[in-house]
Amino acid sequence: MLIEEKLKRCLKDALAKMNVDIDISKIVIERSKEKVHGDFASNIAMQLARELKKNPLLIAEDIVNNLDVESFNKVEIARPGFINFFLKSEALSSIIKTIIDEGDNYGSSTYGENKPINVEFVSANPTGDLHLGHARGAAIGDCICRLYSKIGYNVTREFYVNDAGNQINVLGRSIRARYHQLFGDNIEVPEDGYHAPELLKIAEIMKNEVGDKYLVDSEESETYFKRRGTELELDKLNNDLKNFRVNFDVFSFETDIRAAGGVERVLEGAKQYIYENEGATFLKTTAFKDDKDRVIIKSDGSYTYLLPDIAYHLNKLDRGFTQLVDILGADHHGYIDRMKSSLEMFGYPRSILEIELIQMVRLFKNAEEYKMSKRTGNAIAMRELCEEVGVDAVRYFFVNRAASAHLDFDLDLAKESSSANPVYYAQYAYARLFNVLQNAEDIKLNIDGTGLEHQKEIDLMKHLSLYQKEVLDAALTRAPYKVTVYIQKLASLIHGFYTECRLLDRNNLELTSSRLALCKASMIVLKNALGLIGVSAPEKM
RNA sequence: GUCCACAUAGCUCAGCAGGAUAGAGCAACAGCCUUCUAAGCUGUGGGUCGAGUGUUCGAAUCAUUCUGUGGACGCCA
Repeated sequence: MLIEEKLKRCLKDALAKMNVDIDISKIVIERSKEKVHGDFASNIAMQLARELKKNPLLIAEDIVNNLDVESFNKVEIARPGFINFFLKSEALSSIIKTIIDEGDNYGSSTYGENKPINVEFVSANPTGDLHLGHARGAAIGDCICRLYSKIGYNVTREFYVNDAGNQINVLGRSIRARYHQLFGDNIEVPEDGYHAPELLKIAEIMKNEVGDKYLVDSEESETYFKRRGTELELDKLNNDLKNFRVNFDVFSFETDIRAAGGVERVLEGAKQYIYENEGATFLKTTAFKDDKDRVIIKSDGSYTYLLPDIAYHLNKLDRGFTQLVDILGADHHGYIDRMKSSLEMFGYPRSILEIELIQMVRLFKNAEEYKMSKRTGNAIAMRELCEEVGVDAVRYFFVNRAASAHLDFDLDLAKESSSANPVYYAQYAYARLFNVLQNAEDIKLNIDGTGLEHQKEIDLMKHLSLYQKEVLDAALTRAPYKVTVYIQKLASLIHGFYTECRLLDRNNLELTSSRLALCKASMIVLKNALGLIGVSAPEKM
């Protein structure tokens, strides 16, 4: 149990003795920011001051007199009514044993009770390379998944393929042209088509697979170019994503949703909210919370994207997920209310779907914005960026800011090998400790951490003990950047510990064995935290 | 025009179920390697938390007005 929880119970018990009944969730325990304020603090006395009509200092005194806590060697009252708790050093150093015992599992919790949660992200159209926005969505989405898993949810990573829209028709026509070109036919890629030379490779694969079979235009050949083209494009996206350490569990296809009658089901189920106007079919999303009703069937009879999208979300819910999360680009802002409102029509609470919007990424090189790739002349692709600076750096930088904040990605910094580069800084901390433990393989670790009294050691142990709470917080707020904040602080404490405390001293094996244990524990947590954002912990640098 | 988000150190950003003297990294400046990786450490300076008003014991945090920036407002995805 977290120490905070223990403290809350102690406070509740103390208040009960004073005939004050309080809901335990109302008791707030904070980590003190200042050392003079101890390790933990509660403002409970000030909260109760009004209700009890009594000076908070007197209330605090009463509470302390009735308090029965272990693990602390001092409890102080400070104006205007804080109660400060000072942790015993044994209570602190016990964290080393906990971490080493739990190993890779340290930081996990069962908060999610194995409930199934679905996170949909990337969902790029299979018509070209993944660009920077997709890459950031992939990094953040994947980290959110890793976080949810860590706190005990059963997570499904899902990619939705819009393979029924017009862009697939365009893709089919573009590939058809490339395919014909391979046979010497002088057919140009349509003006509005996809001109990327990669399509030539796809056409070559097709030529190898089917020969000249589809040179004659027919419904069959059109379908082939579209279907097989989508598959091959998707393979390419998936390979890039795997290389980026993002692995999807499920790919859902719009065509499948439609074929299974998803659209009809929406039209039937939401019948009472559907009306016709000027030849188009509208969905009355304003009945819930949207600023205008939305067209779902255009006057030419085709669907807007919203209709199959609703069907798709219902499909996800049919599969038993108790929570859906969508990771979308910030330009989908208007999407939130209409989709949530649509799901409400089917009896679901708005909160069943949470939508995270990912803000734009801008690349900078030599302090100037860097838009186009010199090599391809197109917008920079995720693959290219990974080749340039490495997957570790890309993933780290992409989650290093709140998703809702614009991200300026400094290419020079990402490649720099210095403390200015947060990725190297953190990885270097790991490599340094690894090196020490390797030099001390023959020394037995003292996992009780006896004798660790140096300020650097204490600060480090305190931070290690915060890990589980930080992971839970980062997961529940879907904020991977909080993990990078934790990592930077941890790395900084490790470097300080390394510099000021001689870790391997064969003339003082007693202290050394405790310090090495702290090394080991720090490495476990650092590797674990880096793992949460999909960044490696190298043993040598 | 309507709606939403944002505004904190020179730069990039944390902090915002109200709490103690507003933080971090970078940049700047000054120091630290005969010993485990200096890809490191230590120290210094740097702020009207965009502006005003309100709520309260207490406001960067909540409410409200204003200013500025970005985004969303299609029978687009």
